[in-house]
Amino acid sequence: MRNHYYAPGHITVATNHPPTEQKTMSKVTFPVDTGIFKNRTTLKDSYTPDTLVGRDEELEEYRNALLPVVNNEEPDNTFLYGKTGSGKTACTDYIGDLLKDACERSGVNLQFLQINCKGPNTSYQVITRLINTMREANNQISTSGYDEETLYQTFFNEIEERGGTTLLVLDEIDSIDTEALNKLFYRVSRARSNYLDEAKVGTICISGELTLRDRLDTDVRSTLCEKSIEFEPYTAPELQDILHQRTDVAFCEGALDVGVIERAAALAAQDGGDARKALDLLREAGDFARQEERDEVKIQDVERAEQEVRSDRIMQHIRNLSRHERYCIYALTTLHAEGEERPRSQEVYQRYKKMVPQDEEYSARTVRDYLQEFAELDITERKCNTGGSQGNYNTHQLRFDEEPILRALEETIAECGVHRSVGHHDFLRKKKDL
DNA sequence: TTTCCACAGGAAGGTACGGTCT
DNA sequence: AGACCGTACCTTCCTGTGGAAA
Repeated sequence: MRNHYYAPGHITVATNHPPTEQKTMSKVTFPVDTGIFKNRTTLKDSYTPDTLVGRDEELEEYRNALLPVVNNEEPDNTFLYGKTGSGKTACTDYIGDLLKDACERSGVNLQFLQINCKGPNTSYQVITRLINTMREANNQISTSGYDEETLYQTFFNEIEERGGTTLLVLDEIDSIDTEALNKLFYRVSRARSNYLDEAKVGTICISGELTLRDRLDTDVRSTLCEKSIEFEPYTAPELQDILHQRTDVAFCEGALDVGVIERAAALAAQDGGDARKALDLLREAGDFARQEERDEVKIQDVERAEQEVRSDRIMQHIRNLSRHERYCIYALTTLHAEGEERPRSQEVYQRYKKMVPQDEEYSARTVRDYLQEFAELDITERKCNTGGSQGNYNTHQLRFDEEPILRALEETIAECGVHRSVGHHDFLRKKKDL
C-alpha cells in the first residue's frame, strides 16, 4: 500500500521498497562506460556540427542578409523568428563562424557581440550586460545605480573606440518587456546619428515569439526588421536526420536499440519540432543506460527521459518561486488532494489565507498574478470560465502529481506548521491509497 | 432593458533596497 | 552623507465581462 501524508513537515513519499530496519554500509562505485557514449558532448546545446541539417534555405537567406558586413558596408538589421529548438541559435553560431572567417580574409574589423536576453528584462539590464560582455572580468559595471543615458553613451563610446563593424546578437529577445524593447531599439537605431562617427552597428534579433514585431512601435519596427528570416519547426523526418547526424559521433556502434531515434524524434516533433529537446532526450536516455551499466539504450529509456526532463524542469521552477508563491502552490495542492480538481482563484486565495500569518498575507490581486504565472510556467492549467451566476472566473488544475510537488515544497510545508502552530488542519489530512 | 454581482486584469503609484555619483 | 537611479514587489483603483435578477 502506498501512503501519502499531507502534514506540515511530514511527508511520506510513496515507495515500493519496505523500510529497512538496519543501516547498511553504502558502497558507491563509478562504473566505466559500458560502450554507450563515444562523445557525449556532441549531444549538448553548445556543440555546433560541421553541417546543419534541413536549414539550407534559412542559411542562404542568413548569408545574404550579412553580405554587406563582409564588404565593409553598413549591416542590415536581421530578425530571426521561430519556435524553440528550430535552429535559430545553431544557425547563428554556424553563420557567425563563417562570417568571422570571411571578414578576417577581407580585412574587415568585426566584433560579434552575443548575449542571451533571458534574465535581463529591461533596457537598462540589457545594456549593462552588453557592456560587461565587451569588458574584462575585472572591469565590469554594476547592474544598478547609473543613469541610463550614461550607460548608452558608455556602450557606444566603447564600440566607437573598437571601430569597424559590431554585430549585436540578441538571443531570446522576446523575453524583454515591450516598453524596454522599444527603448532599446530606439537608441540602437539612432546610434549612427547620435553616438557614432566611424563605427558601424547592426543587430541580429532572435525571437521565439512569432508576433514580437506587433509589440514594436512602427518607427522601431521599420528599422529593426529590415531582413526577416522565419524558421519553421522541424518535422519528425528532419529531426530523425539531425539525430542520426549527432548519434553517429555521440554514441558507440550498436549502442542504440531499433526505434530509439524514431521515438525521440516523434516525442520532440509532438512538442513543436524542438531539436534541442530531441537531443536532450537521447542524452538523458544514454545516461540511464550507462548508470544501469547496460550496453544498449532502449525505447523505454527515451520515454523515461521525457518524463524526467519535464518533471525536473517544473520542480526547479517551483523551488525558485518566492515564499508566498510557494504558499499558493501548496494551497492549490491541498485543494487538489481533497478532490477539488479545478478550484477557482477565490478558493485558492481563501486556502492561502489560512496558511500564512495574518499580518503577512497578500491581496487577492497579487495571488491572481501568482496563479497566472503558474500557468505560464506550465505548473498548472488555467481555464477561463464564462457563465454561472458569478460571471467570469478562472479555474486552476495542477499539471503534475501531488507527490513530487510536495517534495519540492518541503520547506514551505514545514513553515506552514510553524505559523499556524497546528498540525491538523482539515486540509492537511491523510490521503489514502493514491 | 437595466442593474447587480463576482471576478479578471490593466494602470498607476508606494515602498524598500542595492547601487552610483557628487 | 545624501541625492539620485533602476528594480522588485506589492496595493489600490478602476474598467470590462457576462450571467442572473429585477
